[in-house]
Amino acid sequence: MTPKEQSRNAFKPLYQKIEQAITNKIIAGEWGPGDMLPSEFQLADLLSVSQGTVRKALEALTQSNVVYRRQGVGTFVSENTLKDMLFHFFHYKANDGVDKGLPSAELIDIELIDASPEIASELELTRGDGVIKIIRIRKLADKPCIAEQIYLPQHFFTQLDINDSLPNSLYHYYQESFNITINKAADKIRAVIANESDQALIKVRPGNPLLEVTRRARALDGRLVEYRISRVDSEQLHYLVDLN
Amino acid sequence: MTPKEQSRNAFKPLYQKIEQAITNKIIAGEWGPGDMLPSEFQLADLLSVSQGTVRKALEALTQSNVVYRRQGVGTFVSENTLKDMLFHFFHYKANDGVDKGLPSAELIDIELIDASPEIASELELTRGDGVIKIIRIRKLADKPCIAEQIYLPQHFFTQLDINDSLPNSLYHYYQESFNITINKAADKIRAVIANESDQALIKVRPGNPLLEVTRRARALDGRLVEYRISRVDSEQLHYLVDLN
DNA sequence: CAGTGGTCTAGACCACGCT
DNA sequence: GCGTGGTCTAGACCACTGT
Repeated sequence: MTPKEQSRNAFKPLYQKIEQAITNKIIAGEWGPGDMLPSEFQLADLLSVSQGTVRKALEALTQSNVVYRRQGVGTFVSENTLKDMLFHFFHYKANDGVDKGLPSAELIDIELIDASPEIASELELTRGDGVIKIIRIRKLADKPCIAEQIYLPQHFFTQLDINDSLPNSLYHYYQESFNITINKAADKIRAVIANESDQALIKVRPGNPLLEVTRRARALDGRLVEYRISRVDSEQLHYLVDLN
Repeated sequence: MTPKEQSRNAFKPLYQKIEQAITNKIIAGEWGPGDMLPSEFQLADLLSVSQGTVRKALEALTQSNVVYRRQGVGTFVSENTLKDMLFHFFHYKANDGVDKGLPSAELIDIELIDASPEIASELELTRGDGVIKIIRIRKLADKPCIAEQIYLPQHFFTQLDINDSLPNSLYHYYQESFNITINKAADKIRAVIANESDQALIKVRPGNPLLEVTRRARALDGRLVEYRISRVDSEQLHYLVDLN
């Protein structure tokens, strides 16, 4: 590679470096979830660039949901609030069209296990690494509709007590208790047939069709933090995707 | 509503008006799919605003996939090309992880029908309006994997000849032959059990689980142009969603 | 090398929310 | 009224592409 090609490839706009610098400060905890960032001009002074460049970085961070901005108020580090989670990470809607919000969660089981080959692969761990396995169900108006298996690398959640109860919104809990902010995820959606386990958990008849949604979720810093399998009663809920 | 409140609510940034103005020119056909738009400075002169404002409008139009920009070359009206369609409107992936591209389509039936209550409702038509119904299947390496029912308001496709053959990518065809550019869509995903029709079309055993994806697609100008039901062999394909 | 989009800066002014 | 983000402008310069 010639020097010219190097400099071509090495070019990175200033606003992207600023974006990374701000992200790093958030990851480092300099500004926590919900905290207000310095104003555009203060950040510009702090980082020795113009206000316009800071603005472009903050627009990008708003886009990727790292911060949010309110005119007349300020720029804040995003939180995994319930409202935000519904919008970004919960795309199930009732088939009848009535919005019932986030179904309530009920813990069935939680235990520390050794990663099976499948789980290790999905979480990019080594077989046998410690993994926290959570089984719970979600109910809509007392009727079970989703069975969730959730796998967490034990490494990131060393403080988690197996005997504690869990809140309805885990992502908020990860953030509050473990300083892990879920920021990106990928869902794979398949159709499956309900088995005996599904029957026991969410009272669907074996043979009924279910959506199986497997999710790999990443934290702000890009670390793979959660693997989740949701089995969803298709007679109650569907998965909605907006494309453009 | 007081005058003050009126003026508050009436405020609309200049760049949004510019965005709309450019969109309107594209809808009107002043610039067609693939055409190069005037440069930022030319547009600024044309619309009597600064280059920076034009830039902001074009950035928004890039975001919503109305235009695309290539540094050093120009700004172009987006086309429903195969590559673009795969990226924006085809989110099925092979379960084995191997990317096989867009499965080839095979026409089974095409006819002009009167809208049933369900179809009329989904396409926001009146019961009995003329609707073109297309049935086709998609194959991956000669193996059927998706059965598609497609419903088009006859009104938008008056030139369509029932006896013509159809290309693999309908969206490109809508654009080329009917000046209809698909720009937005919403997919509803459910799990269903294969029936006799599915068995006949895509050779799955009755009782097997399928994904049923119903899509309502809109043109650039916001008109509802297509209602599509895809029944997908879940043993071959899954639906992938990226969240952030 | 000419022409295009992309970056960066500086400054003025507007809209908004809070107090 | 003050401080914040949002809009709009003007201008300089950089990076990329095609001829």
